Amino acid sequence: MEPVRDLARTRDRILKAALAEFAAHGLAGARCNAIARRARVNHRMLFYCFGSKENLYREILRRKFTERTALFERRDDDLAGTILRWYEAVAGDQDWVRLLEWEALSTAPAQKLVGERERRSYISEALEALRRSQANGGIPRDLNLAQLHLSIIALAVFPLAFPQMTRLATGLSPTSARFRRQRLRFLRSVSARLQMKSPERSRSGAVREKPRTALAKTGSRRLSNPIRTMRAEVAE
Amino acid sequence: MEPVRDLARTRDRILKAALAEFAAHGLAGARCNAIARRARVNHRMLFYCFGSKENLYREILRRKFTERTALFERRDDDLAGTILRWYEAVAGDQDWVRLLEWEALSTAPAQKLVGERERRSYISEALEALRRSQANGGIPRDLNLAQLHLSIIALAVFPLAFPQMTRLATGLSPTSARFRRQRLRFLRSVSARLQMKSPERSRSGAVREKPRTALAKTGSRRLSNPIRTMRAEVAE
DNA sequence: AATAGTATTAACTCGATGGTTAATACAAGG
DNA sequence: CCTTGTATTAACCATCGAGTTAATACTATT
Repeated sequence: MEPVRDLARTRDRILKAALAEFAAHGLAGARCNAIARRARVNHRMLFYCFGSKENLYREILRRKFTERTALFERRDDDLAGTILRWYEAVAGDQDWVRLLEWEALSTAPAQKLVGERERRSYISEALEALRRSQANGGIPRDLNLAQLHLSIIALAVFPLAFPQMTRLATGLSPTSARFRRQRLRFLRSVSARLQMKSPERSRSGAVREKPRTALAKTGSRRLSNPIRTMRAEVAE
Repeated sequence: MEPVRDLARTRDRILKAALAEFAAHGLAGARCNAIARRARVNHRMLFYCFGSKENLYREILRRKFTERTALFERRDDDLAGTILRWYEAVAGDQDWVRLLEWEALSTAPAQKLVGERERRSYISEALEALRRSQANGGIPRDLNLAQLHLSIIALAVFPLAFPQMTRLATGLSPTSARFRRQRLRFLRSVSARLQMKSPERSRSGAVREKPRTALAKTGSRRLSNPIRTMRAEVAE
């Protein structure tokens, strides 16, 4: 028999409900009441457990990001494998895509991201893997790897991040089995081509570029904490 | 001397301020007060001119969409031209990207889009152009054109739609001149490759197979399996 | 210059919402 | 049992924000 009082269970429920609510409506649009109702928990418990709506949001992000990056253990796929793996991973978790998207829209340019450390380290590993692949001839020399990485994610994420565009372009929902099949096939063709050597370029001198220095380190800015303003400064 | 009372001017000011505010915060996050302040206009005038916040929002979208699609007059570029043109168009108007993104996040799957008619007709024209290009041999036969169209937009839009990812991957802001140069060069390489004929593909049915089979085939080195979770989902 | 119509304003309403107070129910230890 | 600490609850509070009321100032028309 379940005990009547069980804080851990309550926390879990809240977290689950909050994930759904925040993915659906973002930080500003989410309603504490809605979360509480969804979790079948008293409204007050949100604040008892997490202090504030924003704290709860951050906790959700933190968890989601670590869960997700754990999925991308270092693995040396070829380019096609990497792209397909990203697509599968993304297509399987729309909440994640939406959280990234809310983040994109409501994060000020200089603001520190939730889980930034881990995310940076994940990316530098991914870039390292691409570099190895490039060294092995699996990726053409003239492709900028950071741009490539960004584009892999773009190809994987975009249809789910912009479902309305997907529907306009293809007539399908990005979550439908039919679309997924189509997309997988397309991504396979694309990656096969990306792996090919470049056709002769007219300007052969243009290829050389300054070697990619590692990611710019953002100084650890420890700004005093006033999270007072709900409305974050955002690109204006 | 400017007249003291000028409704047209007031409307314009409101529209301009509203565009900025809605692009920054979305419909739900935008504040009527903020719009009024930014427009240096009495709060009441929003409702006098547009009836409601949502009406105003719709008006903004309507205008922006028609303005934008006008930019994409029919023009038969080759693939590279199309991609680059999209990128330039997108990189030059971040508000537009953000409006699309807010729309993506807050539109229900079945909901009718603002300006849907024009957008559909634009897309079918774009697809038609791609088809012509494909007929001319400018685009390989095996590429699904709707998927290609979607991917062109993805490659153009993504860095601006997810600036935090861009910053993580490249260390640059997607609006910086440096990034834009890098991106242009990258997109040129990519489109050159997309125009190439496919490498001979083993026709042995791998395409219809489960992804892991196809994946294992593409690599030159030993590969591990992609993530398993293609949850069967009742289609459409 | 009186009138009428309209653009603009100050001041208000009223519901929603994040967060709090304080009471209560429960479980564990003595 | 009784006490003590804590999980849970109901009721409340303050603020914010979209939308309204109604008064006022300006302009054109006669």
